[in-house]
Amino acid sequence: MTVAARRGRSPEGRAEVRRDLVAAAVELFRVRGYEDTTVDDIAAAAGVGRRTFFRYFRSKEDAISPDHETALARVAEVFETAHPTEPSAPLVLRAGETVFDIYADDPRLSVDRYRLTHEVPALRDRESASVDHYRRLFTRYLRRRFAGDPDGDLRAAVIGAAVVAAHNLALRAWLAAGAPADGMEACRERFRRVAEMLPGEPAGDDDLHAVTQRLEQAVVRLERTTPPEH
Amino acid sequence: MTVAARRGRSPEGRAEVRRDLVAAAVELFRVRGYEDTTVDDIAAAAGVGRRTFFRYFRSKEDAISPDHETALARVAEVFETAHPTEPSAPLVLRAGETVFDIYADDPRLSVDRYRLTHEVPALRDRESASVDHYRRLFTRYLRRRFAGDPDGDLRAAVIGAAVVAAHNLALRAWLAAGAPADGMEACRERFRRVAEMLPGEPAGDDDLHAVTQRLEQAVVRLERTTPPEH
DNA sequence: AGCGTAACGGCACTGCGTGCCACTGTACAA
DNA sequence: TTGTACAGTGGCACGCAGTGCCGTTACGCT
Repeated sequence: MTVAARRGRSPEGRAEVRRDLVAAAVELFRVRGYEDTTVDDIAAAAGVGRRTFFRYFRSKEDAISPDHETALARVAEVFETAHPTEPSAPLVLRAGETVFDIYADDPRLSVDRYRLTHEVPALRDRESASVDHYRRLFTRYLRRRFAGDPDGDLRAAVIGAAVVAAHNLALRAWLAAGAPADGMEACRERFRRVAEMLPGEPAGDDDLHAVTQRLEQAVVRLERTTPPEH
Repeated sequence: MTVAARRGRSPEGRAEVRRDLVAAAVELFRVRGYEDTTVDDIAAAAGVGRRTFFRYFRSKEDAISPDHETALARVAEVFETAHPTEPSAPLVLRAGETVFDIYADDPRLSVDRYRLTHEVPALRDRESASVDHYRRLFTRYLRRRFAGDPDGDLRAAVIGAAVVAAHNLALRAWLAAGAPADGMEACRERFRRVAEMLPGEPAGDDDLHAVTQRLEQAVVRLERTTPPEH
């Protein structure tokens, strides 16, 4: 305990204890199962007291996704520092890329977490809640941006939900494949295709031009579409 | 206790006990707060033992949204009994309407639940998980329907998420207003507008016609759009 | 060297959720 | 009518998550 007491004093020490706790939790969950692992087990494996565990994580589930708040803040920063005239589509795409970066930072841990969250119902539901936090963040920003537009709230809700869903689809496919380093670009490209499915700018009084432009884009996309191979 | 023991015997008795428990839970949560209400309190208020509570509900949170599974099954039935040639857009709209029906069945209870789930973080996260179950259901069905299409999975994910998000937007606006009887139609209409934002059928080899049709629709929509009032 | 501070471990407590069991009212058979 | 199988109930005890409290201990600062 003397060692542990010393470890937590400096900021580096705290980070080390935190890493040990996450590693112990993930390993124990993987080997012994989530339900059959107690907080005592995790704390003991990391060499700290049970009470200390709860000083690092709010709950047992928290040990699995401890960076959620940080990731959320990073995405929020992307929105806040964006140039006001930047179109919405590339911006939400850029925000999504930020999340990819976080997951790609530690692929092994990401894969372990992915498997756990898709096997344990309790963690699965928690994951849903986390994803919904992202959805709300996207939607909140878009709602501000579309304020005053006809159906602005609806467009914000739809685009926010759609982007997050596409993001998860791409991310989970990559994780299910074991998060290969050479698969990340395909993941990102898959995500970007959502942009083609988003509803465009609302039709105002004077932008019939925009509508015809959308048609042109659609025709161009049509021409370069290769026929499906079946 | 003799009374309670008798109540639970017949199917009607079980339904009655169930209703009493839900009513007691909602009322206690509303008056005393969710965290400050124990399962003992709920059981005592309903006149049954604490152990019996857990025979009716899996958890304390379950007492708030006990019909989730039923509602999910009802929506699944809409998808399964749908005619194979029915277009996707009206079908997912119809599935959404089904959920409206369920909420409109007991507006008072729906409003109480809405307020609770938006004030208590634990219930809020649980609500996210529930909503995600709907999203998965929608997406699963659409994925089967789009199987083989280019970007079929992506379209399914996007449309499923978008429809559920729009549904929640409309539903929550109605609930936040106190679920007025004369506001339900506006709620439904608001939900239906999501159909205009959904990506159309994928551009194949021979459906340039569909694209031009979408343009025509867009122009028509443009013409009947009243200018925003700001 | 002395002192304030902050993180630690341990303890006790509340409350959720579950396994177990004895009890009781009900339905059905002898 | 009496006996019996059964299903739902309440109570008890237990494990575990999460929290408040407190004495202890190591580190930084003066």
